[in-house]
Amino acid sequence: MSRYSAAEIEAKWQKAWDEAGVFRAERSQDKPKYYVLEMFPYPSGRIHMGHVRNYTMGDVIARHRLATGHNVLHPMGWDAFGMPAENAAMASGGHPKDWTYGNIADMRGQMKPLGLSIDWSREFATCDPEYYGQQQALFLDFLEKGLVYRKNAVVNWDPVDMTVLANEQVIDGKGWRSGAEVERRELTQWFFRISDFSEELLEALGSLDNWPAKVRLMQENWIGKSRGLQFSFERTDGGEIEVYTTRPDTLLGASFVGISPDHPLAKELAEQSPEVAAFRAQCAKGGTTEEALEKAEKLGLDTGLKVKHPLDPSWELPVWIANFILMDYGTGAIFGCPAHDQRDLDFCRKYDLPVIDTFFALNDSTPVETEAFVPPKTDRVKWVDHFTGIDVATGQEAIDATIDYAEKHGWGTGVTKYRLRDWGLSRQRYWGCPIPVVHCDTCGVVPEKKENLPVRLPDDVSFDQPGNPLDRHPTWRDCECPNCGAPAKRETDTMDTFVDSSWYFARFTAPRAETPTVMEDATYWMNVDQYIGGIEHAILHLLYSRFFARAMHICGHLPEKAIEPFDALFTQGMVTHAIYVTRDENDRPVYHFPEDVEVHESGARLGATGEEVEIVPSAKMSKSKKNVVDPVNIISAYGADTARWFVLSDSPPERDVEWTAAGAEAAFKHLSRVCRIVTEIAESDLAANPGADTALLREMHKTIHDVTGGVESFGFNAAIAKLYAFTNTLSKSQAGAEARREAATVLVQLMSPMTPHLAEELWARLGHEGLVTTAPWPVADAAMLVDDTITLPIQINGKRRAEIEVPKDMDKAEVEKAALANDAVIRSLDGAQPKKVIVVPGRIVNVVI
RNA sequence: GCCCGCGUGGUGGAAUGGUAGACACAGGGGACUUAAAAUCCCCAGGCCGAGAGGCCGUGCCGGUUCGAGUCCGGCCGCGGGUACCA
Repeated sequence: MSRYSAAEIEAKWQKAWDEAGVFRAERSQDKPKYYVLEMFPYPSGRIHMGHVRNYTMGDVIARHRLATGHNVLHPMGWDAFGMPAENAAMASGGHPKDWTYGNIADMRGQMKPLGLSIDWSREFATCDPEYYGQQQALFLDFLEKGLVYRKNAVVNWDPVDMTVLANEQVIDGKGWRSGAEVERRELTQWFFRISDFSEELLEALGSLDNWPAKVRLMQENWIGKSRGLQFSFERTDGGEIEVYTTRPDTLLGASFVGISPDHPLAKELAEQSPEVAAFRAQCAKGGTTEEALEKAEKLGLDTGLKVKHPLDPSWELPVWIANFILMDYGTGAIFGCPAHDQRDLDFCRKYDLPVIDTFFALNDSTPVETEAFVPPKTDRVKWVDHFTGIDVATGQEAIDATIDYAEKHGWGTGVTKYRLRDWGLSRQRYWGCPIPVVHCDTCGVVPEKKENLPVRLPDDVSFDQPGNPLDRHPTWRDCECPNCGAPAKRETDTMDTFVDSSWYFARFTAPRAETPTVMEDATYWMNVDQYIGGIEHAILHLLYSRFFARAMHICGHLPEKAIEPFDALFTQGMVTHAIYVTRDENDRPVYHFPEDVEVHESGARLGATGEEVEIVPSAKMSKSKKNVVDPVNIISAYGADTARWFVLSDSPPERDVEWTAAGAEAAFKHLSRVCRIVTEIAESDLAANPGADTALLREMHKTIHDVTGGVESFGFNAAIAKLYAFTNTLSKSQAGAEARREAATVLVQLMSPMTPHLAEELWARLGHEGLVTTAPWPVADAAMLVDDTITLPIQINGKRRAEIEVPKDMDKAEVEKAALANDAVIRSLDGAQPKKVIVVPGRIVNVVI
């Protein structure tokens, strides 16, 4: 019986694992613990290839650790709050809760057949009251420790729908439903004091050795530490304007002072001047994203005010309001230095302000026209300056000298600032964790009592009109003030869903506890030894989680060692796919699933209507763009092992892949072949042709070495290539039955993290006891990894001309002699005398002529 | 705009600074078969050459090095993030 029947095999072994309880994680001092976690999914409705890729990778790691004797925790849950559930409710009238739990059931049903080594007993969804109630408890603890506060913040406001919009709901500056031009508006919001941890979060990046360098760099830039000069310009009419600059060395090039439209001075001026008020309103148009703000056309308005230059009080600069100055960074005011800042230059050219070049590059001094010269901090530049005495300096020396000068003369201070802003967590939406506070007319904002948690979301809500249904619920807001007992109103804002995902990894260590965590469990299981997820989470999710771990430690919910919760991080590339778009009558995009589109050489059309479809090349799979591919077809056609093998073999895990199913069938054929070869070996008569075979066993040990290394370093595709090669060797080998049986056993073991069901089946057919899942991982014999002779390529001037076979430990002089004696080398040299011969032992010979 | 990546045959990709293209997919040829499926064997970066062999070749331009896909500088293209998508 060598037929490969995936469906039968997979059901059989999943049942066996289940019955043996091999994936149930319990604290134990017998073995080292290992916590492997993949970023949990948003329950969008169907799993897609990105999920299969992510969870298969994590599963390979988990199963390999199981086989190397670890006590493995490998849990799964659902990041279940969020906007799509409300959108679905608006679109089709259901309830976000039903939609979400329905999706979870569907996706769990699609994931289980993959045979993942997950401890399903720990599963939870963040929208479970048992979870979000504990999150509310955390919020109250944070509040008590001063880690949360309220202040005003800007949101996208849709003036037609009278509702706050997410950035995603603002398309080209317009509301996605109303089409109205979006305005920026201030609301009072809750904030986490993450910026208090800027230095610590930056500093600790240095200790995250097992994180990708690119992620650490992105976080470093995001935190954005800078040292600069803070000082005030004195206004000629009294008062002052405080500015912050990282390039005080360009101060002599100042040609204006700019303030943000949201600067208190701009607001003050707007009260008297209709012109300023109108300008502020103009600047308030469009979305709040940094991208939108940066790319917006530069707009400015001269306030008519003047300020004195700090280095020369007779020098007056005009004060402009400019839309590209952000109130959130620095002081909300800058001095404009057009010669040395491109944005300032564009602004000054537009409004005809002077351009003063204060630098000349030492070797090259073209005057600034339309391209600003940004003085490099490291290059030496001539600095035209009359007051600090610096003539030629590096940019950094000039910066430091200017700060010193300002401090000495008492008009400015060197200040360290961070770009990182506090984390606004308030959302004016229903489907999120309610913020557990109460607004009382006499007591103000009062935290809810812990014994009243969870503050549950009401079920009776409707989505037939825009806005937050909690706001218009007839009774939900009504409550007693926890402080004075008088009638009061609940907060109707809910929490950002990033809060939910900032501590779920800790909750998995004690998922049913009556407190957010249990110290004993957290101390045993934390940290996450290997965290795996998409590179798109490189900044926000990972930074927020790092902050949360610190905050939870401060509140006694995590041990100190867990303040960096993820020991090792692997960021997988995304699975991408083309997006298919048509336009509605208002020219707004309508997205289509790949299966609804027929793609021809001449273009693409909708299958149903024949309407022409625009193809947007490739982007990460996302439900909202409908460019998702359902793996269920592959699983039902070929089985889970084929799907797993294929996603692992197809591409390096860190790289993005454009999804294509070509090759899935080949993966199935290969697994069938392995099944056939191993079964034949299992059924062969051991006595008929016993005996070992060194060549096969050498190959086997090399394969153990390479595959183990590949699995441990996320080189899955290369590991699989080795397994292909080893399978070819095994199938052709004329070795004795004993050696073939040993090789087949090792092949099965090495494949088991990737194709666990087939591996179990073949393990059993080979007559081994127990489960391959828990059998000890094979160990390579170092003595078998080295060959007696090696092939050395010989280069002449860096071009390969020949190769020679030499004993592995032949010394350099001998190798050189052998190389120069080679016929092909002699021919290539054509009588020329080598100037130098470079012998890299075991690697290469290069003859230089 | 800004920050971070990525770019290698027809395709997915391999390659501690050391033989570029492992291992596959698609393709071509062959064996087996009445035929097909399945399986097995062989070929295969481009150009020139009968062959031996030669030249070119890892997005583009330049640099470091005995030697560069790999390191450095500058471009181009694509992707991710850009604080309310998750």
